[in-house]
Amino acid sequence: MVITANDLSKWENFPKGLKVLLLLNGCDSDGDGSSAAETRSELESMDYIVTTFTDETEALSAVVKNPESFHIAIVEVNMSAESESFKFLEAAKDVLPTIMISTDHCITTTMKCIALGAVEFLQKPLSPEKLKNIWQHVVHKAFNDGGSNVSISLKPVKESVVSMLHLETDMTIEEKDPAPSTPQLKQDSRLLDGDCQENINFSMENVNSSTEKDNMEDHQDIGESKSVDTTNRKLDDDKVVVKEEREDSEKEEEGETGDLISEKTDSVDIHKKEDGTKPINKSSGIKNVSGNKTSRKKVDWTPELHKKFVQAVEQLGVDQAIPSRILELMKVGTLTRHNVASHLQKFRQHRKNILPKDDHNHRWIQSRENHRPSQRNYNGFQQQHRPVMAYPVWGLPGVYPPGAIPPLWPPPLQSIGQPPPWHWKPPYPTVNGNAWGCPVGPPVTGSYITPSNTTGGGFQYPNGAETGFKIMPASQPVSVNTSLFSF
DNA sequence: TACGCAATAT
DNA sequence: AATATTGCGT
Repeated sequence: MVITANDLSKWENFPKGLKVLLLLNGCDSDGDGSSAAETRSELESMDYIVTTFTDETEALSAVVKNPESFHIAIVEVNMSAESESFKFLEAAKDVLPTIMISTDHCITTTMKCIALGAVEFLQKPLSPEKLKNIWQHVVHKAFNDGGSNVSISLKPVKESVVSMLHLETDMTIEEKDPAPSTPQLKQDSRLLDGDCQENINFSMENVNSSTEKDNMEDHQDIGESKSVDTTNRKLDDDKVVVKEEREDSEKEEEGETGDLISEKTDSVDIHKKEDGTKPINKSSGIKNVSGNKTSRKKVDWTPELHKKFVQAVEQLGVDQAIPSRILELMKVGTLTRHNVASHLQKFRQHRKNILPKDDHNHRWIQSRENHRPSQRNYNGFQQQHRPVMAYPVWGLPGVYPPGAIPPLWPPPLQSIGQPPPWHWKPPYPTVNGNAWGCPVGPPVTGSYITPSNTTGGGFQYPNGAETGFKIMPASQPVSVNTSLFSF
């Protein structure tokens, strides 16, 4: 929690401010002409925040104690005592991308460093050219180390990057194939030199939506996103087809219950990579529209995506939550206004089905199981056969009729604070607290939260995923409308 | 034009 | 079944 979403989003000039741990040889015995001060200023000139160490033990200690204080380590190979340098490297490499530097031109030394885990070997003297791209290692590590394993300092980087690119991943990408980035790094000079900021785009994004001219139309408003992705290239412009080669393309997403891959209509089918390994789906990450190429237009409203949607709605307030605004807040380049409108429509309809009951006090409340009116069950979404409770799942205050008293509206914030007391939560596993637990509110990007806040609600996706907003309804003193809940 | 909603298509 | 589209009134 050190960092909030807001903070992250503010890291606009991302590479700048990168915290670098610089471990230099204590004595200048190596005789490289560059002094520690020079190296440091070299880094600082790139706007990196440098912390210099001359003692490997101290440096390690610092990393252990304040992992959040460093994003990357640059270690000078101590020619008179290589092992010292390597010791640090080996210990730190898992936590921080570690770059080795030396005046030594020997290929063996370089290899040794790389073999031991260094992400790169730079020959001294350093120069802005050599240093300006080191942040890529940070990003790479942030994205390629198992999601949860990402060190604390790298998480914010990851989130920041995601935010910058308007990605919608859930940050749990787990793939770990080193391959892609490494090569890329080598040529980064080329990339960066060109100052490619404008086209940052990332594979995941592309994956996400197979582009489509259809979408394009709306896309534009959102954002530019398309275009090149550094890692996987291709796709892009309208006409090009896109789909086919996804082979390497990453992650096929889909977590549990996948299945979407049904049709293989046009393009290639999903070859499960030749490697024979299973089809792999890493569950986590990016979920894009169905993995198959075909499905271009459908949006996969994953929990993450829905969460964003809900957050946007919350931020805007039900009343002002209109497709275009929601779309802006969501910052998901692959979505179109129509997609959002459609989802919003469903969202509202859902609430509509549910709320009414609440209002009509009691009479509608059906009690426990079995009683569901045959008609349409409220909560078409999370219906899991069980008697779902009648609490306002998607409910948002706005809907209540003037006279009616909205079922408690606890200040949104508090809900955020702690997990809502779901005492009233039905025993059904389906309605899992987890889903609700998702931090819909916490980092609310917008600084404020509309007074009208929301109440919780959830979607249940075919794949079992469930999302929802939390919110407090229940938490309150149960007194007031207990009646709202079916039991 | 953008919304919201309902009907309908995929 | 869940979305996307479409059409229509606002």
